[in-house]
Amino acid sequence: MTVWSLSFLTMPTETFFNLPAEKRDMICQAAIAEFAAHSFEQASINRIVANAGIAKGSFYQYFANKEDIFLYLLQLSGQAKLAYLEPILRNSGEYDFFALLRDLYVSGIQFAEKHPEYAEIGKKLMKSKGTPIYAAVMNASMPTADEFFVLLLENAIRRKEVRADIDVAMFAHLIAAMNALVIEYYCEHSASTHDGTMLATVERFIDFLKYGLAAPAA
Amino acid sequence: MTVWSLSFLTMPTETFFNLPAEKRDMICQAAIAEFAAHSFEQASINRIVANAGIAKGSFYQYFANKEDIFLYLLQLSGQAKLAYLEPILRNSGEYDFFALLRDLYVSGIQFAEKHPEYAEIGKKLMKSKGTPIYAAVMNASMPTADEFFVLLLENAIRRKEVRADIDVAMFAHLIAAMNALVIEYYCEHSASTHDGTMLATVERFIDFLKYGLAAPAA
DNA sequence: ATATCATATGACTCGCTGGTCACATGACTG
DNA sequence: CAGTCATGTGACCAGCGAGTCATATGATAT
Repeated sequence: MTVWSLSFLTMPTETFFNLPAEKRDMICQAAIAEFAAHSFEQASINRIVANAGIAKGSFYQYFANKEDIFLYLLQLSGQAKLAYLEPILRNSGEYDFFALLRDLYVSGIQFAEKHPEYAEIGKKLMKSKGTPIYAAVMNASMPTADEFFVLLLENAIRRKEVRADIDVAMFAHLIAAMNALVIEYYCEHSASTHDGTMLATVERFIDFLKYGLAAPAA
Repeated sequence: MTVWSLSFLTMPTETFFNLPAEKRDMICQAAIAEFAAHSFEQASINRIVANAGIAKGSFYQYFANKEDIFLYLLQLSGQAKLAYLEPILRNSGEYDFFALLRDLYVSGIQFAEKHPEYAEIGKKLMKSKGTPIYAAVMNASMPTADEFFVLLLENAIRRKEVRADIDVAMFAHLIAAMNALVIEYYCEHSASTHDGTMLATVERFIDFLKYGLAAPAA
């Protein structure tokens, strides 16, 4: 659910952008596949250049180092994700909290289905809290999903859509994390499925968030 | 919340158990610290032997390889955790679902506070789904927390404590994952705290699981 | 004194890593 | 033709990893 800002603290070189689009794509595709398959530390520049079909020296004419290309890919990913979220965010005033949440979840799943590699990279990043690269990413002024949900929750409490006695920071964290969990679960347990099933899954999940697990009094 | 079984598919050598307990402890402590600080792949046998004050060759007289010592530590961790969970599990028939859940969460937090290194190793392992070591661990017949919560949920539904229209597998997964999230959140956001606060945090969280986030009708 | 045995050791192999650099290629200029 | 500039290249470097092995130590038994 994180929405990356377009920070330009690090960037590919001019040389990279002078490249024919075809070649640039080969490099990006190879790098995306590599970072989707391996953590930042485990990812190998050697494999990226091999799969991209370029020389290692060339790679270092395009990117300063491994971190540079990784942050660039996160930027691309953020832009792609923003395209999915933008319509919802634009009209966010019109929704009640749970409806908004539902649409955010649905968009999140759609994004993950359309861009599984980006989703995988994001997932791996979220799991790497505490590593140097995670700190570097946060340093690059990437706003967190937690912060976003804090705002949403505070708003919902003000509108009396959500009970006021919750620990907002903790539930923002939980909601953000559950977003990832639900997407992951959904993607793993329904390879062949149509949107109807997906919407139903999300609806039932949102219903749980709203009313809980307890059986209604008989 | 996972309860490790005591599988003996791999084990330290007899030589290891002939060692004076003091030396064995040094090695385990060094290894625990290493695997708590780094993922399985990133963890370094060189650092372990350096911190344990033994020669590398000696290490390989005690353990077959990196995986061997890792699985052994998971076994130790599982035994330690079982000690916390056993009293609850023994009387599990007497609780209602949400009370049982609460006690499981509390015990989980207490375990994490008493054995932060073990908790960290478990956390890192759960985050490494998809890697070879994760597969190896699952192969070593470690029962998952998911499976455990499936049983609990099915039971609770039969007793009409939990609504029957949920996707049991998915919520088992969510509850297991949220367990880890809540423990992590609690440990990070309350360095100086007494049990009263902790119990209150868990109670409010269980209350959310029970009744949801929606504000009660005014 | 000698043989046997469990244990201890660290230099070594081999493979892979991120990153560098001297040089090659080829297009465009005067 | 030579000069210049952007781009391409892969051998190379230093470092670190897991795992091996010939050798050393020292205790016990004979």
